[in-house]
Amino acid sequence: MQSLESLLSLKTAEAVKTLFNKEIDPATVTFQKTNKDFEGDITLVVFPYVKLAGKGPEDTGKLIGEYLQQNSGIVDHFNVVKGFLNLVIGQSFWLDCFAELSKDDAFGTMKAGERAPFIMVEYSSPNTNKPLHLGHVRNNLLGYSVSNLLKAAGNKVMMVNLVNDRGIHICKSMLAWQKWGNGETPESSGIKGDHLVGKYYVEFDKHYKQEIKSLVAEGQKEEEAEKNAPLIHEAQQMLRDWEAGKEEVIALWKKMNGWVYDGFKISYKKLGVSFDKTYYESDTYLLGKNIVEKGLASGVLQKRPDGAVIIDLTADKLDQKVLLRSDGTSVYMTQDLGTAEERHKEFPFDKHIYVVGNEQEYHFKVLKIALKRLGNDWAEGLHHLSYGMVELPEGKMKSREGTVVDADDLVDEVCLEAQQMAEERGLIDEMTDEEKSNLYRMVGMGALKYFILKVDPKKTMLFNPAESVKLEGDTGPFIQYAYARTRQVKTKVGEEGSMSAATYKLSLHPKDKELMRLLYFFPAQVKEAAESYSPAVIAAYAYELAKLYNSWYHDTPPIIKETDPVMKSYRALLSLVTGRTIKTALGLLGIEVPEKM
RNA sequence: GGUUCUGUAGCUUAACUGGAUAGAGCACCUGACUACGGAUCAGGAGGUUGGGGGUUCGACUCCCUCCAGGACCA
Repeated sequence: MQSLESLLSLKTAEAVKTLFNKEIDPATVTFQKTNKDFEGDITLVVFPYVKLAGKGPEDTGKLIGEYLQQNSGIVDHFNVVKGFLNLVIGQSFWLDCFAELSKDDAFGTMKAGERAPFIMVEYSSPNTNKPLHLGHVRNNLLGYSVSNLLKAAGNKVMMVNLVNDRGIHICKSMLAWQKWGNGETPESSGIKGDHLVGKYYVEFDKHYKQEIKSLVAEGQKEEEAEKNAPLIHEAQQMLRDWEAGKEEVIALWKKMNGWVYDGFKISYKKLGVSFDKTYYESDTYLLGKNIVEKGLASGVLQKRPDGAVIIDLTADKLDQKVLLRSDGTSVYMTQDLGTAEERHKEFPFDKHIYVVGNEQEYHFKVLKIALKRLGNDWAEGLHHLSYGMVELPEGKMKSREGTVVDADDLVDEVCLEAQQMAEERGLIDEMTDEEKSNLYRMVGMGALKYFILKVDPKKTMLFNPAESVKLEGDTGPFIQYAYARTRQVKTKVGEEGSMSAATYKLSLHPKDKELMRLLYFFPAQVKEAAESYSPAVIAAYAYELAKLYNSWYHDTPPIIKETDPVMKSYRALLSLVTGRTIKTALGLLGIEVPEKM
């Protein structure tokens, strides 16, 4: 079936040609949603055509409206307010659309064809010296959801993780554990592996601070003290030993990272995210040097007098960026260049999305330009999905002030809150304990995920823990509730519903039409969300749909008591398809739905 | 110092990329079929879109300039 907009665009261009004898490109004709205070399903803004028409906006709108009413076959009637032509589409058109979309179980999503674009999405990318926190939660939820959106829009997607498993940070944890750990393990202490390693990272910092303090007391400046403290020297020595492959250091590193991975595995499972492949920096940190050398040979890169290799980006309004230090060691950029090139060789992607916070915008700008200058045309497909920081009501999270919100704690908290709310309502007493705890998890996570994903990724967001677990209004559980309702309606009505020729003779309620119309627009929303990498678009849609469903349910006569079998069957189907669409939409956000709640 | 992002009701946030009287939720007030599931629905109040200029039929959106905050680069 031809889409509503494309059909109307064509007919509008035709109208302008016939009425005013002027050519316009149908692709330039745009429609918008009709303001809810006016009657209409879709609206044409006629201002662009008043000059062509040589008449006032009202007359222009009226003429085009009349033409569409007579020639489009779908416009039932219309009204013109100022320069806005509000078109009312006939009931049978909506019924046709609805009949069509109700047949498709995966309505709104597309399957990737053979020649679909291949997109790699990197997200999560944790350090192994401490557990995940609230900032990582936003990253993980975004990365996973955007991957879903891209798949639903018909792309092939590969999700990857790049674990920062080496460097001075993990050496700090290792050193502290060696000195003060007394052989403590996750098993012996009952502490989750990533938290245990994090504990020793904090332990290191505590002792390090003490050393600095006493050095300052002896008269050193703070800056010097930070460099001279024995502990930091030991940690740096450990890093050198690691790079040299010293056996006992490697063994310790493997052991402690293993604890961390066990811990991450649990956190990822709770968050419901996954990866097709995990990369480790310990494998990739030496990459990129050969690229720099090639670039130097070809003259794209320059050597500074001190021996450092730089790329001059002043032409791109950036500055000179070091790609290799004067002592020949790598910087982050070096390995990112190498990693990107390796990946593209192994998995020739069309696009590569990096889900990374906005504090690294400069870094990714440089990365993309540098790769292109070095002759990699595919670098045009790199995209930094830059998201805003998460702040708390009392301000930014600061580890030294102990205000960092731990991911595991947060998840447990929201699920517990969901449990308390459910118990207060007492509607699910017949469930088994297992069913109950699964429900609490679904609802708690639904609240958390929706709360984070409904905000535009670009924006700094404020995370209010008390608000995030609410179940009323613009929340995940509100939408889940609407879904559960559709399921209960289905069992009580006792049929899945269907349509027939008789359906077209029904006198429908305005809300019936509104609901069919909103369902019709779902695929366009998925497309827009994928193109703008914004789960927030889908969150808003899901909420609107749930709200409309509730209001439809309330305003139309009781469906369960409906006596007209044709009407009953039609509404049963409408309810069922709405539920299915809610489920799909929430699924794109990584949110599950319960049959009862 | 340079680059860049953000600023919308008391709070959290939308606005289809320049379109109608700037939408919602929370909190506050009022109401709903002797509950087809009330985790619901309907209504009220709440705005100089940080300030000031400009561009045009029309500006939260584009341009300039201040103010405030964030980030990044020496």
